[in-house]
Amino acid sequence: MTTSGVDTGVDPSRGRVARKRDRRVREILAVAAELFGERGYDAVSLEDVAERLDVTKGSLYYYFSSKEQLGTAAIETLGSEWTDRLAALLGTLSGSASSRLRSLISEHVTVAVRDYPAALQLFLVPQRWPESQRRAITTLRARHDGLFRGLIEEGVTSGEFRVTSVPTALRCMHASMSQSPVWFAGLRGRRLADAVDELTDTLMMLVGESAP
Amino acid sequence: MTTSGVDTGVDPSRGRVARKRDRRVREILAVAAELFGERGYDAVSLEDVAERLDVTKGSLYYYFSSKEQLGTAAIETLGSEWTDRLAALLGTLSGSASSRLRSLISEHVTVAVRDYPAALQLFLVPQRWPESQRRAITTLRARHDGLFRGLIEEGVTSGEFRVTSVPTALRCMHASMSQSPVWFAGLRGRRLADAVDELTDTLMMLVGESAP
Amino acid sequence: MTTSGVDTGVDPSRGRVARKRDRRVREILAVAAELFGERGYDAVSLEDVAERLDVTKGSLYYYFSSKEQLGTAAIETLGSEWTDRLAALLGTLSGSASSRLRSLISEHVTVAVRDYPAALQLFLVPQRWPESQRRAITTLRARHDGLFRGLIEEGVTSGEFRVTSVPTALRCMHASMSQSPVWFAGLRGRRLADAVDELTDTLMMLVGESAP
Amino acid sequence: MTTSGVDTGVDPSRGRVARKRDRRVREILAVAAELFGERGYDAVSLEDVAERLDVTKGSLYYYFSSKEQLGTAAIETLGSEWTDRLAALLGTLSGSASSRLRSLISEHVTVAVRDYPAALQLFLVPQRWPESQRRAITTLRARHDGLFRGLIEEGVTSGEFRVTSVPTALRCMHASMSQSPVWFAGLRGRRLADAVDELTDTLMMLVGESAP
DNA sequence: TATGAATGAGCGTTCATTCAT
DNA sequence: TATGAATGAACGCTCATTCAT
Repeated sequence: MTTSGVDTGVDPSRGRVARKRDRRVREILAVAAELFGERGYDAVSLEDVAERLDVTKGSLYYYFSSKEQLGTAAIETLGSEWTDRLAALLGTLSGSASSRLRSLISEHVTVAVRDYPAALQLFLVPQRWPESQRRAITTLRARHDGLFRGLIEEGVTSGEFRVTSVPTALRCMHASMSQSPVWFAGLRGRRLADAVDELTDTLMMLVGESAP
Repeated sequence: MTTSGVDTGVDPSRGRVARKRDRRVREILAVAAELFGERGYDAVSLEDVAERLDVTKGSLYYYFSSKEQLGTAAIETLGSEWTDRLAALLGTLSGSASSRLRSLISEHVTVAVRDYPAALQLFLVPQRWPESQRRAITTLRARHDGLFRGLIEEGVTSGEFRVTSVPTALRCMHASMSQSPVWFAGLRGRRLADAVDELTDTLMMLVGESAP
Repeated sequence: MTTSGVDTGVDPSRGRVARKRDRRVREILAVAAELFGERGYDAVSLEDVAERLDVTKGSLYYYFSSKEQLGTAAIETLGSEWTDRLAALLGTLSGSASSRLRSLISEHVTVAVRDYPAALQLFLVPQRWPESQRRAITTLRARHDGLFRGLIEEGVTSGEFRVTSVPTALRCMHASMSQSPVWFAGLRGRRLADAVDELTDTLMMLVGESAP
Repeated sequence: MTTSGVDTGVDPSRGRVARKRDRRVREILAVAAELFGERGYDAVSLEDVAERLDVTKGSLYYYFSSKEQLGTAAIETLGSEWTDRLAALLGTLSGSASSRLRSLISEHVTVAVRDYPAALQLFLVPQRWPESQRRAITTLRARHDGLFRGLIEEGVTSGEFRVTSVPTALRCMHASMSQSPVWFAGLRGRRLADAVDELTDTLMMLVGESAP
């Protein structure tokens, strides 16, 4: 799953030292992802990352061999964590494809806005990342898309959904959900929930559900 | 309409010299918009812009007082040109709100992919632009959105369209259309036309049209 | 008298065209001297000079071959004009060396503060000028110093003055008079006259006059 | 006493590392002061400073956040060091105001010429320094002037000195002493001592001592 | 492991200078 | 004569990267 050469999972079978290192790596990645999401790759310096971690710039090189690799690893970690979360949710859902898709969209947007305030930007415009990161992004998106695609295809097959084309509907959904943190920035509680509901209702129209 | 202090229109009433300058300014803006769109503001250096114009960095300062101003002017010019074009098209259209919206979306995407390969990215993530540019972007988007909003509201009023909420439908449309150059990069002719049709059909579902 | 290769005097025997050129040259020099005096050589750009003259930068090169030459010519013109003025004044004076020196100092400071607000700075720190200008400055200072030195030597010979050493007294006088525009900046009328009197009285002590 | 935000004193209570840093800071400041004094703020580039220190430009930013801050710190350090030295000397002196003033002037000039070859220029034309530095200069001059002013006022009160006005006499003294490194550049040993004596004798005339 | 220090390439910007018109 | 345009070198500054300790 990881292609960056950096092991980001905490493997309990390795020694105490190695586990500590793993934890440190994850701390760094969390901070880096947050910053890259907030300001974009170019606008974040390693100094920024180091400062928020309260270490010196040089220390980062003990864990990552370059800014680029840090970027790649941050995307991978964040993205796979997220996708894992959505996959887990999906596993717990039952009912019609429609109700499950609705839950998936709703959860996705809520988490994005609330927990990873800007992280989706990472996936929006892959052109803006150095070549090496794009592969990682592409891989992640494939897995992420798979969750939605599976549901949509299921709904189409069962006749629940009507779409012009699955990939196109998927793309439009993804584009909109990725923008949602920009749209909903600052909303919380009831206001956020309402906004998410409205967006969910709208996106369900892409698979043929009519407006409520 | 322009707030950057740079005159970007070619005013034929001014002398030959002034017209030549205007032309040069527009050349520069076209190149700058292209590059900013391709790679994002931060990742484009003035050296890059200058090189593609086959001049030296310093020359750009004869026309623009800073990179920031160049960025703002590029956005404004490109955006207003585009919106003018869409507005003109809209003026020539008649028929149902549905058929007119369909034409507008189709035209919008086709032009984006073919004529301004990457420019829509300019509007996608305003957070990544310096403060000064964001105002310009916001103004432009308002005008651009107005074209679509007017049509959608008309259709809603007449009962042709059904939406969850006009602003939300608008946002999803915009997000998708902005991504289209990324999706359709490289497509031409028949292939492009088909892709655009499919996207248009899909987006029309956001206002309640059912999948064909 | 001029070593810069630029003729700065208006020679009436040359044609109308040449006279016009001479006038233009003097205009430029006046503006340049003013600016150099105000801000220092380095802090003044040719753009600044051109702007205040309402011409373009390039035009200046029709009259001066470089910024350095413009600087040299400005110093020379200003300095020789000034020295001429003081020499003329000295010619009209009679009476004791003491009363004549007093008048010379007083006039010098008054003119400096009022007419050439910052020009004396030009002569203060020759190290800060490029090599070529220093020669011009040195030549001017020699002439300028000559006026004061002659008077002081006369007074010393006649027993009116008592000095430790003529060159040293001269240097201290010059240093003080050159700073006076800084000290008296903003003073006018009565206030200025009083300040000048006080400075004159003080400087006369350098040749043995006792405090009043 | 320092307002630049850069600690310039070597505090022995801080760790070895911090002391080393302090030493480096002082090295840089010494070089910077020397260069700024020689050529003026504008004419000195950070490249110049770095070269004389045999490091690269960028390294300076590890110690100072801008050229301006480096300039301010250089002035403050140099100026306060100097004034401390003069104040210490003054503390050791006894005898008449006249003999003490004579010693102070003599020491001041000798140190200026020998130890800080060009530093006094820093204080001569505050107009040429950016705004932020001027405050630092003004503060320092006040303290420095205080030493001389106290002595002169004492002598005036006791009837030893006769002056036209204390501030004016002070100004002339300062102007002359500041120029002395220019006048005496290159002199050493006997020659310098003689020149300093002559200057001292001359400046003492400003407080009513008669020429020897 | 982590730090402080240094490097060097690159960036945005300024400006003296040149030149075709 | 004068202008508009362009150049190229330099400047202040930033930052990813390296390395001795």
